[in-house]
Amino acid sequence: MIERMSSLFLRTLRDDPADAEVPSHRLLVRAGYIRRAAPGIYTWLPLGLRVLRRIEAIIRAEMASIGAQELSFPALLPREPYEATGRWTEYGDGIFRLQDRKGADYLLGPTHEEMFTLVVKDLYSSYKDLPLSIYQIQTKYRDEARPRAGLLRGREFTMKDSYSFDVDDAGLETSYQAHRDAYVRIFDQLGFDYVIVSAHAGAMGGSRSEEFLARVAVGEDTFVQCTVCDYAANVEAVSIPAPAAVPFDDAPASRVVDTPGTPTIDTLVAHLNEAEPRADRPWTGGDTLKNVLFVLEHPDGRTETLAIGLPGDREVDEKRLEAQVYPAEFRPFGEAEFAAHPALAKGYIGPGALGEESSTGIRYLVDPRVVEGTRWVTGADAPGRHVVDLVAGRDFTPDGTIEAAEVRAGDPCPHGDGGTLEAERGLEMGHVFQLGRKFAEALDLKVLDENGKLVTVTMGSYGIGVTRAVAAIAEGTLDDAGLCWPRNVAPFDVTVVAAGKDASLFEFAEQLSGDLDAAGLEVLYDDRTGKISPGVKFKDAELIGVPTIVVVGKGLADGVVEVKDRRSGTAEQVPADRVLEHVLGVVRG
RNA sequence: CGGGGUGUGGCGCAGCUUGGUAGCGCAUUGCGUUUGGGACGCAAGGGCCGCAGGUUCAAAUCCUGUCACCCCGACCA
Repeated sequence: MIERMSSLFLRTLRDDPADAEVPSHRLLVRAGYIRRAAPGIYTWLPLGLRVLRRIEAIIRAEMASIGAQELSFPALLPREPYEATGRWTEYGDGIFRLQDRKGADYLLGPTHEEMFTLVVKDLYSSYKDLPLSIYQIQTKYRDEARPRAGLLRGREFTMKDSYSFDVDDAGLETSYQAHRDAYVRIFDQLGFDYVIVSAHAGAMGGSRSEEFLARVAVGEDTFVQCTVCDYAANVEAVSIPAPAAVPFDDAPASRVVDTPGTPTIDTLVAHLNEAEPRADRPWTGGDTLKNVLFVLEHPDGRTETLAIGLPGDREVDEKRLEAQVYPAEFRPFGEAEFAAHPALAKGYIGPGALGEESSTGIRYLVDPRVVEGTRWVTGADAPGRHVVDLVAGRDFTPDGTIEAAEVRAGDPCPHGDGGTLEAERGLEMGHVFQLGRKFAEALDLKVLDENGKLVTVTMGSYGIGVTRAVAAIAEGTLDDAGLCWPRNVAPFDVTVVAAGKDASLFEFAEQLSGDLDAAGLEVLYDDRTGKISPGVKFKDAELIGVPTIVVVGKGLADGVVEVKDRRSGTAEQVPADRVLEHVLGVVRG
């Protein structure tokens, strides 16, 4: 169809909106794709909606190709199903809640696992009905603590979420692979740079889990990639292989040394090299065992102190810790807590005061590198004193291990192939994971198997952030002149610009637009007349970012029009009588 | 949650120190001149200055509260 600029519901802005920091956000507002309605909540204008609909169409086609069926749940949901799985409480401030006139609780759905599970329970009860994959493209609501970057993290957003239902693990694996393959095809078509990484699955009780991350600088996730093999993982999911235990029969006995004024790792290392120099090499932060305390707040309101022991040259990565302790939340151990635990000497905490068997009873988990037989310098639980040659497994025994230490570029690849890890920023665009039986168990979704026995169904969960995809694609493709859409998602196939005042230009442009439309293209025709100078039209066409721009202007007198490629900026002078054919060729590749 | 900054027509901003008829640029409307890289002139419409209290003869401006947005921090022993 043809959309005319003279009547399209659009106003482009010359200046950047003051509240937008991220480039894609600025340009989507400036080019008239979206408007802010409330914090983290956006209105979709015609141009934006076109892009959104095209992305949805690509997703729908690929979902159909794997036999997934579309349905749609309400966004306004009753409390009961979320109560049954504990998430009414677990979500805390993260969801929008409301009440009807009778005082009954409702929520705006942040995600729909419960509803999918229940609808299958409602309709199906036999293994013969499985496998099944169903999905929806739905508006989700999450009351984010800090919405940011326009569409990248909103409080209202569109998500495609699918679920697979299988009677056994082999079936789940097949469903998972089918979705994963479909996602590869979808993200290839959406035309941005992405990487598939291993993700943290433990939180939802599942097993296999992978994320599709767009490689963009404004991404909120950090992932690592191996320099030699194909290993790639979200830092939250990197699992450090525990080194083999070290024999410690010959290790010297531990001893306490005075280390006055050494409350930090740096001051401690400096002191050791001065007062207790090693024969083989200088002391480093990696020789020390630092013990960091956190307060965990469980969803049921219970609090617990957790101590984490890790090599002194590493910090605790909050995102990794968050993933490990989920659904509990954590906060730093504060002055008030120190005051309540006089046995803990701030800056000099050692394993002696930690562990469930110790006087404090504080649960003590260590980094996997702290294996049996390793020797450490660590706090002696008294100000100005440390212990040297404290051997793990001999002098102290932690309650377990935890993957919370930061992962650094240059760390060895967990696959042990000699490669090292390099870090990059990414934005989560899609997530596939094997949910398993968590929701089916909580909501009692069972079917009869071929032997007439009830079995719990196993599920997979597969999401794509649709509105986020609009922003991520924009972010990954824009340039100095504006948006620059890949052909598959652009709001139009071609922009026809009538640049000039001569009536014959408009007649030709009108005719060309009609012919392109008749050939099945989506055409944006800049038919504005009057005080609009050609420069304004060129700037707008570039800002809006349709991939092909046809300029019908002064060249028409010589029988040529200009066909420009938005991305490369290259322009070709094409004879007027061959423009239709030429543009069709360009658009259809 | 803490710190900083900012809220004034659709968008970008000035005015606030020192209270006294609300301004500029872009956008919009009309007329005229212009027409290949965000033209020009003249005229016009549009804002209870985030919101709520207070001080005052008088508040965009001073005071208190509140809400929102942006940025930074969320810190390690």
